[in-house]
Amino acid sequence: MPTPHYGQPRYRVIADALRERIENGGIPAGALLPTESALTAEFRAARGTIRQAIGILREAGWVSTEHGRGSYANPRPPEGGPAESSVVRQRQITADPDLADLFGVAVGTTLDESTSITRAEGAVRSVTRTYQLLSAAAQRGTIGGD
Amino acid sequence: MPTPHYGQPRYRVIADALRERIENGGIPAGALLPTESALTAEFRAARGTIRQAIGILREAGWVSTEHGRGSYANPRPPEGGPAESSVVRQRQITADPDLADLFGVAVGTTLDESTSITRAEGAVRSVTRTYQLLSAAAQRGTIGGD
DNA sequence: AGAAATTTGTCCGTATGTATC
DNA sequence: AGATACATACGGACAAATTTC
Repeated sequence: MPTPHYGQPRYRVIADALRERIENGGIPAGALLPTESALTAEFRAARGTIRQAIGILREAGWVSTEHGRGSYANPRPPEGGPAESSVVRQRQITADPDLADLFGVAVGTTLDESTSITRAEGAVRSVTRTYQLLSAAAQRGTIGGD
Repeated sequence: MPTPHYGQPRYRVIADALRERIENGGIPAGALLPTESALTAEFRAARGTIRQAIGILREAGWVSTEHGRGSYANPRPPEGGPAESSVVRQRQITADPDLADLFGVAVGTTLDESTSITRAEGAVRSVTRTYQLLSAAAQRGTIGGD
């Protein structure tokens, strides 16, 4: 029987398990990850699910994949690199006079605010806030609720 | 006989076709894309392949997807034209609790604030504020901390 | 407010193409 | 050339969010 949980997607759980294994040395840097078949057996998941999990790790820089060979654990996980930036918060705010003036809209107009930080060697180097006018799609819920 | 070509994966071809449709207005900004079912019929591809294609577009910022609703074309494709950004103001501010927390410093610490706007086709597309800690030299004499 | 229909999200199992060893 | 492993693609099933009735 397949496993129909939903709270946390299987591929994310598996990605997390693998990430932890890399972090604590279970999979040494530079070593090949277990083969797809091995992971399929171990996690009782389909290949597609395993591949999705590995895709997450690849995206996040934990592993590198080579066609026909396998996926290697990277020696330098995301941290300690030159400068990593990550979004820490996204929300909607209303334009203060300052922002309203810059955008040329009315004060109180809803804006998208994205806050990201850039880290280098563990320390926060800069905080960047980017404001954008809402997309048309997102505007739906902001005006004229029925 | 599934799995015909390889030179260009199906999902990439489909993603390209959809992207072009958004670019030339076939799918207006803010409008919903055809449903996954409709696209499977149109491109004669499996749903997974369609989802892969849409995933590419989402990754690239062309579309946004909402569970139970659909995927709609974004009004801000990745740089529709020459986007110029210019710094409009630079000043020093004191860290509010929010910024202080992100930087890991005390509230009231002096920060450098740089505000820049990005324009495209005359309109202000985004306002970006970057905060940075002052250099150690500049710190002296700015606040009362000893 | 509740049920049904729609639509996207997740997962499975399988088959086949392509690259590497 | 064969074995191994990743990449692509198909089809089906059920879960969850949204909309519609």
